[in-house]
Amino acid sequence: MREEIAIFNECAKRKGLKSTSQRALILKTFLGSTSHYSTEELYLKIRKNNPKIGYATVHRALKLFAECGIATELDFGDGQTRFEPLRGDQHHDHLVCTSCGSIIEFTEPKIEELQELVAAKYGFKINRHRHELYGICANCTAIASN
Amino acid sequence: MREEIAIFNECAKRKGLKSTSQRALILKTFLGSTSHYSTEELYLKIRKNNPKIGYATVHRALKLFAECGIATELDFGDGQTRFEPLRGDQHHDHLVCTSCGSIIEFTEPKIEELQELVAAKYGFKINRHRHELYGICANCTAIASN
DNA sequence: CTCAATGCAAACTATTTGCATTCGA
DNA sequence: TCGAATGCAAATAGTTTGCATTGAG
Repeated sequence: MREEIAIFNECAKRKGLKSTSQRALILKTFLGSTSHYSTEELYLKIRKNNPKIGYATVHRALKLFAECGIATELDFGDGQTRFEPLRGDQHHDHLVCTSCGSIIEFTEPKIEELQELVAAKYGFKINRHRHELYGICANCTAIASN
Repeated sequence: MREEIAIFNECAKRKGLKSTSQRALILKTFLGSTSHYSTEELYLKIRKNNPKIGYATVHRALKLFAECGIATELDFGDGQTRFEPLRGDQHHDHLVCTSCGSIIEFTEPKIEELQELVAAKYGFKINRHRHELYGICANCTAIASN
């Protein structure tokens, strides 16, 4: 988290932005969680302790975080854009439980390699990818079988 | 295409739907193309020969096709839901050129297998997945290097 | 004749933007 | 002081829905 803040500050400085208490709070709340927040969700969470903050401010901050490379935009097809902190570590993809909404992150280097092979076959240069597996998580399966 | 029409007719019958010239035209146009249409695009295409057709009719038909299992909804993150004919053959994923918008379909059974392994590791049951590789297609790369 | 389908306009939802005001540097 | 940031409200854009009318069975 410390590192992400540093990266963001550097980026903000480069862009000539000013630091504000609102954005600091949004950044702290965003980084201090493992969640995959939609703007709405993060807005509501922050609002609890800070009722004066505006939705647009949260939205603009999240967009800015993505621009500065400390957040990734996600779209799990539920009509909400989500954001997750992009930590220094390796890329990961997601298992999305369509029953309870929980998210499991996974990495599979072999899949990444195969992707590259597929792309190479078509002379295609990959910039980014989306890979999401939708289904029912272990927890929900257990509950259903009770 | 013949087979998809049969599947759809069977589904429509089951649902107690009536057949109309509009829906027949939408179905024919939709199946008779390899494109990945958004509602808007298909609407505009059909409109050229049939100016009376309404956007909502096209939209409802596409949703219905998806329900009946002859179309898949796609979302390439450009804000438009797209639909592609789901032919009897095997599942495929997509390479999406962010420069020209072209779509290349690919299949890679090994990736599918690895997905299953990943899911199994978490006791997760996959119902469907999304896998899209975004980047620059060979054609655009060639143009850019001129 | 009955009820699904259509076409239009209006409603929705999430996102983005305009602008007057506030506030950091 | 200057200009970025904020908060509100309004604008957008894509999708969905309500409803009067049309038309298939």
